[in-house]
Amino acid sequence: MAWYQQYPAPDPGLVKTLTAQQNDMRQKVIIQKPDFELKTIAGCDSSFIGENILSVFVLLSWPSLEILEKVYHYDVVELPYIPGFLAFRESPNLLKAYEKLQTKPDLIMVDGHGIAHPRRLGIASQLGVLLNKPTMGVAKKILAGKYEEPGPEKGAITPIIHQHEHIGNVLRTKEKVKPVFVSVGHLMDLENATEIALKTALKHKLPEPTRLADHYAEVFKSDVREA
DNA sequence: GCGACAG
DNA sequence: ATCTTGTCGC
Repeated sequence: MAWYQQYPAPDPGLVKTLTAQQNDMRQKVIIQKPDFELKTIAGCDSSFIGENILSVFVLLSWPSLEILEKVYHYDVVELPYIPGFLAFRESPNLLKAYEKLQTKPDLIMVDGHGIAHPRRLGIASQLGVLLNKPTMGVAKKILAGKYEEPGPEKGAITPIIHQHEHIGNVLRTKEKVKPVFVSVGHLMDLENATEIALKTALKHKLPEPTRLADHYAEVFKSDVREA
């Protein structure tokens, strides 16, 4: 069910304001080859309980992918979900969870799109700019652009094209399973983002960083419900 | 003008 | 995202 069927129509004034903020922030996004040594990578995701949001960050070692830290922040959520403006709903709480990490990651893998967005500023990119940290996005569903279905074998890649721009890659992380959508968030390039997504996809469709963040979001949610 | 629409 | 039953496949 789409937003216009479950939420009252988004306030035009709000959408206009948020769009302006995105158009301004998108100018700060930097696409480049990684200029860091990848030793730790974090995955983040959020889950909801009514009007509250629970955001998680899981820190992993690279390339061993061992869990070094897992933190979360639980708070009230202010904005409704509006396609294209996901970052404004989840970023505030994600930033608070991020602050709880004892060690900051070299790269963050976000559950959602980076520049594979209508205005080139998905949540992965917005988070990267706000934190001035390398980020990449891995989404389960397409938001903007067109693509061809990649081959059935693990590692098969196909480009996401939007307005004549190559904004991301469709990547088959697991044989015979629906692919994921990879895009640059900030201070990264598509080639490395795609490679990292594939290398961290072990026995599941989702790469370990976001898969584990997703997993712990559910675990912590149970804890919160009991307390 | 008519759809489509991350999590 | 969340709700929510049974079912298919490794």
